[in-house]
Amino acid sequence: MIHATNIIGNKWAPIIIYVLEERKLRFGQLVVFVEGISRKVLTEQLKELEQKKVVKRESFAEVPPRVEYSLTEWGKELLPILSQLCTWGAGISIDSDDEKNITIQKRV
Amino acid sequence: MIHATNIIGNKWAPIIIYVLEERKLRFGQLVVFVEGISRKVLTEQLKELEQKKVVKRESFAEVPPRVEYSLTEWGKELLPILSQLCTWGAGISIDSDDEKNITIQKRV
DNA sequence: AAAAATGGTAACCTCGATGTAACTAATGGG
DNA sequence: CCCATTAGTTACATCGAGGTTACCATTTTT
Repeated sequence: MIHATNIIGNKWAPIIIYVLEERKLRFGQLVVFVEGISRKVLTEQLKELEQKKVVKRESFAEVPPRVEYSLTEWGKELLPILSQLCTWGAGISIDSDDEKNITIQKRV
Repeated sequence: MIHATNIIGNKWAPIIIYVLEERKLRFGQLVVFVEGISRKVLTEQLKELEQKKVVKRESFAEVPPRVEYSLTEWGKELLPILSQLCTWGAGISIDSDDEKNITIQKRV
């Protein structure tokens, strides 16, 4: 678990993975799709995810340069889990009494 | 997903949830089981998880005081997901060529 | 000559998460 | 009277993730 949370336990990684899904995206597209991320942080995150074998990077020596990012097979295995996490997170927590704080008074 | 990662996306929350599993634990036991956590941070995390309805807190007005923590039903639903995440994280990433960086030279 | 497009990098700053150490309240035991 | 126990709290210090701004290299377009 420590390993898994090291990978997805930061602000942007889950979003990047979710956005990449089954397609290839260029750096510039990722900046747009991952709303709010700065270019610097996106660079860092992609580097980290690449090093951890979750993301694959393909660089084309053209002008202007082109770089495509996609998920590795291992990275794609994360998608259904993230999906579950998403469903769970959206679950309304029922406000039934037995879920609320209970303070039991007990004199001894 | 944002919601879910807000909950489990910090250093200790997943570990606390994993340790609590199906049992009730006292504050002092948690300090021991969650190795390396400080009492202050444990307090904060438990408060946060309680507020987010993942953890249930029962306080007994005894001396010395006794407080028991356990997962709510909603929190327990997280266990299988964390388990999957753990399995995934343990997966060896195959070093096959198609998972490595590819630099395609292409003159235009 | 200058701007536009692409994929970055470097220097710097901010802020929240985390850690440390000392302190509290209440009571029983020696 | 002093210590131990339990579950914290308070006042700091630190550390690293993330953000901001400016800049680079290369070629085509205006």
